[in-house]
Amino acid sequence: MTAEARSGPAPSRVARRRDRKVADILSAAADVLSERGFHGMSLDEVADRLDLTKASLYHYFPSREELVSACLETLATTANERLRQTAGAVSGTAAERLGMLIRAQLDMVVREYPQMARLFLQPLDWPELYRQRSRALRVEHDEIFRSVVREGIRSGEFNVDEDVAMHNLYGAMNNVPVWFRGRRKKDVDDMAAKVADNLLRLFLPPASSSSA
Amino acid sequence: MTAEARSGPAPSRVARRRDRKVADILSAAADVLSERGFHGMSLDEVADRLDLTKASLYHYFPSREELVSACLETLATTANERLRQTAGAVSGTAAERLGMLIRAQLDMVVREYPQMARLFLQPLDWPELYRQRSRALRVEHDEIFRSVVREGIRSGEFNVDEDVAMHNLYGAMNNVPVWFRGRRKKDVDDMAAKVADNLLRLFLPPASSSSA
Amino acid sequence: MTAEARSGPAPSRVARRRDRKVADILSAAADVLSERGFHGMSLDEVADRLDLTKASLYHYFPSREELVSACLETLATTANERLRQTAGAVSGTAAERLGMLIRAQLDMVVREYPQMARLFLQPLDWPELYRQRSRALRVEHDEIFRSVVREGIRSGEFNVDEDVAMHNLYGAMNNVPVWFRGRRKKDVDDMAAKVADNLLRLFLPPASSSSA
Amino acid sequence: MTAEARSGPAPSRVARRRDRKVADILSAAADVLSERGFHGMSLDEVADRLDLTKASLYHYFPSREELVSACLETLATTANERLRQTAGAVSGTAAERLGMLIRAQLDMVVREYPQMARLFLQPLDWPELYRQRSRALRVEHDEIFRSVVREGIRSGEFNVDEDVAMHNLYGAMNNVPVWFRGRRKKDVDDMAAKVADNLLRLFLPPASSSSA
DNA sequence: GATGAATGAGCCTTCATTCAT
DNA sequence: GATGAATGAAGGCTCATTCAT
Repeated sequence: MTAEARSGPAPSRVARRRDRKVADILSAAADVLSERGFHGMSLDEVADRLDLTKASLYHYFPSREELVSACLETLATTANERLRQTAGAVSGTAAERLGMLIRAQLDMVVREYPQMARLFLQPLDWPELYRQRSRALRVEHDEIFRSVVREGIRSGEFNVDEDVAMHNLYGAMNNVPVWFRGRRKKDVDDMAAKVADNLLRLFLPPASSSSA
Repeated sequence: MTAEARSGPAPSRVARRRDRKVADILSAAADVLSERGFHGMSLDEVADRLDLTKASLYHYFPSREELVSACLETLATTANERLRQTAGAVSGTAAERLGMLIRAQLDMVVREYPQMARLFLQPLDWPELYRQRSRALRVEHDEIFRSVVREGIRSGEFNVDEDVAMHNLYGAMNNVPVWFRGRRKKDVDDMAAKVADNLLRLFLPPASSSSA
Repeated sequence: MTAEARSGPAPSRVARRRDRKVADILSAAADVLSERGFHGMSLDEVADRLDLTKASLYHYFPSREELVSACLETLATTANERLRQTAGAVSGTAAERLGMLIRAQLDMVVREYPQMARLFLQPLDWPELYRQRSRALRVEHDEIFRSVVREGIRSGEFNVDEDVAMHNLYGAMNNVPVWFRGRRKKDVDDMAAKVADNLLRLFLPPASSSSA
Repeated sequence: MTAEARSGPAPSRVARRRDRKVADILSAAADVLSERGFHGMSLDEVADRLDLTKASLYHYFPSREELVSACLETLATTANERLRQTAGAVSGTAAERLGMLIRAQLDMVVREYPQMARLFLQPLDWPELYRQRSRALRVEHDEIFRSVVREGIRSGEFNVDEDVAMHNLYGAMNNVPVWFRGRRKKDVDDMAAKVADNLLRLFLPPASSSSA
């Protein structure tokens, strides 16, 4: 992210080494972040997992704050990339495509990056600084979903207040890791599919509406 | 030991004072808890807001842990009472009654007790101890909603996997205060109504199901 | 100690009441002192055992320090009284009389006031203030023993450096409660007799002296 | 992890530095421990004497508890080593050899390690945990003395109940630093010799026993 | 005389951060 | 580039002491 951005000659061996180390650190930090939460992540634990000293982390990140922020960015990038792949790979009705996105997001959030949900939930207890950054990062993610939703609305397939439904979708989707915690992997897949199906209803008009 | 043994009508002036103070502390603690989160809540800050010293809190609660637990219990009790009132006061279709409950919950969560949402969201990074307690406290709350949902399912009005829909409902509902943060009160009411309507869809069969 | 010292008319009922309370407090404090040691004694625990509040203790003693000092004085008075009774009641050789005193002291120290030993040991870790007081209090106690010892020396029955033997005697005697801790009462009596006999040797010339 | 794995001859400069610091800390802690006692020893005071911050101590010891334990172990090791040297170096009657041991112990306790006495006195008010440890550590020390004593008993030179005499010996011996506190060095040597001689009497049969 | 309330000072512990080597 | 050392600030908790009622 730093060295690659340079426009100069081929990145020196030392620069590549540094980038690899940065990636390692980010990965370890993301792990700790997932397991212990924002407030539970200590530099000591991150360093321990890398067989490094806490002090050494400061060669790569000027502060804990920057490390966490970089983690968020990495997670967001990963998520958005995967989602964009998903979005690009499918065709069909808006509902079908939205369903795929939801399932992809659940997959990530449940199986690989339970901490990722925090990024999208804007946790109330994070310092304002991080909330701002994560809000910014979320916009892109949001847009992937919203473009499908808007399409569905335009085509008449969906019938909703976009903001309202999107918020409900996000709230439910990102709470899933809490719900699933500790379940067996098999169950998780079944459940995730059911959850996704149910969430689609937020966008579809109900058969008999008592509150349309 | 003496006052508490009395049959009730005369809780000595001192006891009333103490109760009021306990309530004040719980309120302040709940505020801090909701603003800073579990790990961010320090006894110093709670005490500061009450013009007290940290040490003074220990006259009312034997430990930080007990204080937090008492907050959870108080909030849960408040919420369950209000919901039960709501549930008892309405008649109509299951959808109508569920709608009322959702609106009641949103009302509380958005207007009066934004802290309350935390109780139902079980943040991933709280110590297991508290997650257990809050899970236990939530059961009662959950049951009020579920009884209406089950009724709707039995009557054929609703058509869902109860667990799946309930979880989605909770996730979305309790994320609302995050979403609404900083909005004007007028908007909030409108929004809440729309959110409630949209959430009802989770339980109603969609007009045309494009997902098997 | 305060009221009784007054030269005025019969101590009013209120004064007697106060004295009784002071005695109760001293007794409770001495108990805690024995069980928890000087540093482990807290006003809270003393008050608890009396069904009082910590604050109430301050009606009778101006500070923790004064309470502890009063305890020491009480213990010393008790010990000295008992020893003087013993000393007055016996006749016989110096060795016989010293043996009685030792047994009396062991009896007190082991059975009734394990904390009393601290008074005579001048614990290294007590604040200087208390060490001075306890040293003063010990003089009287010491003198009871020494008068018998000096007599034995004068009569030729004993053959020792008074200071040296006295110190060794005190050190050994007051360490007994540590040694006996947790033993059964029966054993304690047997042991105490043996200990006393052995300690007498400090004063008697050895049969074959390789170091006289 | 790296340096410790080496076979010994080259404990990197940094390791040596650390060891020296650990030794310094242990020394300072032992001092404070002996002056203020277990409960009176604060990490702040230990740190102060080393021109360190309390927090820095945690680089070397994970907790106050471990620091105290390490002190006990260090003192015990030192004492036992010295005594074993003494025991190995002397010949002669049991009384002569026991006399040497007593003098050696007094020498250490009075001149170099006044803290050491605490290790052997097992103060009543230390938490059970430490009393257990120090009791265990004392066993070895005890055994050095007892082997000589048992030999003297076997050969008929001594005539005592081993346990009783040993306890009296320990009580008297370890109380010496309290007694000597503040005396001039010259006097101390004379005194110590007299104390040792007197203590030997505990093991020798008295010339005329007036106590059955 | 008794007590609940409040507090300041002190303790142990954790942690992000700095710096010399 | 890496690390051990050191630290300041903060957090939870205890306790002797004061004071108004």
